[in-house]
Amino acid sequence: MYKEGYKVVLAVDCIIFGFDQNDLKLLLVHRNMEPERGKWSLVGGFVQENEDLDKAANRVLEQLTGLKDIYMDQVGTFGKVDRDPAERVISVAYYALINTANYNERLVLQHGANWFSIKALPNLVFDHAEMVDAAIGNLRLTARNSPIGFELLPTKFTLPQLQRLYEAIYQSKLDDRNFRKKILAMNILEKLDEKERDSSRKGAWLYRFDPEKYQQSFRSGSFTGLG
Amino acid sequence: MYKEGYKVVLAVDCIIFGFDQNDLKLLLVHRNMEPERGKWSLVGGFVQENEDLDKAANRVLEQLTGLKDIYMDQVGTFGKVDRDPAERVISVAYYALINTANYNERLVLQHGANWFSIKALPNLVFDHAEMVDAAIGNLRLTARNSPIGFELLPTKFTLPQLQRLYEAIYQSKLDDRNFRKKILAMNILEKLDEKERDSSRKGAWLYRFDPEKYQQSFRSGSFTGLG
DNA sequence: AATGATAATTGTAATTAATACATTTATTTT
DNA sequence: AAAATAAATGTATTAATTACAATTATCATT
Repeated sequence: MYKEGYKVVLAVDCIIFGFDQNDLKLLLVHRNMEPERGKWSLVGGFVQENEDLDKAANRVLEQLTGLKDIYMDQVGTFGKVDRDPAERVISVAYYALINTANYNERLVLQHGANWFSIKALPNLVFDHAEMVDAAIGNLRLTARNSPIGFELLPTKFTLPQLQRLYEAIYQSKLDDRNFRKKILAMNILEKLDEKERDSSRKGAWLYRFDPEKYQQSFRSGSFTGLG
Repeated sequence: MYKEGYKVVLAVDCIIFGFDQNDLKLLLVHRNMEPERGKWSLVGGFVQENEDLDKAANRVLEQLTGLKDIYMDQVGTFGKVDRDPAERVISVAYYALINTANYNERLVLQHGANWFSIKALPNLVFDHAEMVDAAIGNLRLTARNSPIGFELLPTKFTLPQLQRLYEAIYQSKLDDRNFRKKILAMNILEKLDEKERDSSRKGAWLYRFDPEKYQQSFRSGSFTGLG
């Protein structure tokens, strides 16, 4: 046992990204304990004895959405002395990308959770806004260095949808022709023989990610970047 | 006070990079407590009550090297249940870049610390090797997105020295002509009227970073990248 | 004084990637 | 039949990256 080791409460907070139509969204809950009970907050939880950090983040995500085995990335650790006025709590922030079609809506409603566009977030408790900013920064960096979308889009999607996703991540308009040229050149998409007809009269061709090629260019360094 | 909040010991570990001739080096110490006393280890310390995480990392760095106000970047937080066999300890890893000419050698020797080339690191305690790998990854990413060197090189340095630094970071040889073209195009260097004559008969011109221009291109997005 | 050795310095051409930009197409609605 | 809507498409320009080898300044040796 370490004599000098003063002990602290350890928490994880999850930044859960989803994509819906044109907006990158975040899943937020009403904080269910004092202080600041009832205010909007990231979903969080305390790390348990015998629980790895990553496990704790996954548990918190699963308790809220019912989703298991979602890849989560560590964003950073927030440990300012007074970040929580009740007691010293160190929080490790993680982010997840989820497909908004898949989560368990009953569970989410039960927690009083809500989706918010990152363009119009409410005030958040403590330093959660900082965590969100850091996570968005991480997501942009990841999206620049690896293809992204597999986690956020339905299995079948159109090129305009994918473009809207990148535009939502970078909050800027991309050129149609250049976007298509670049994304198709990556060779990670498979064109299907099927059109999506909800969003236009002409209809847009559906694509899906080729899982092998997608994984290959993911974190392989062979990615030039979009956005 | 949080009822569910089981408490843990919180530590910081520092990955201290220095550059010397041709090698990127790491400052390591003999661990001074059980378990694994005497083995090579990153410098670490426990976070104190009323001490911010960043402050703790800075304190640990200062206690070993005498250097104050060095910029440190969070690498990640390591929290596996059994990472430390004695007790559950969560450790936040930070990295620092220092100029090997400036640190307090007496202090360093007093702690039994030593510089090791990243090409030939000894076995490290616990998960410190993982921390080092993550830090090197972060450093490479940073060096790709921002100019680097101000912190690691002496005030006056030659272009071959700067090139050796990038080569040490990426562990790969760079082309002389392309390197010079690119680094000079960044417009962050000022050529001095002085030559360094130790390393060659011809002598190499000395340069220094223009602090304003350096800071400008640092984290400005206007940086194309090297290496 | 001449020669050899050493590392520093320099430029150009070819390739590849990024950007800017406007029209046509398929389809449904009126 | 005409209008409206969003999807799909190509080319030229510019900028960035890569590949590649000869010359220069100086010191040490003969």
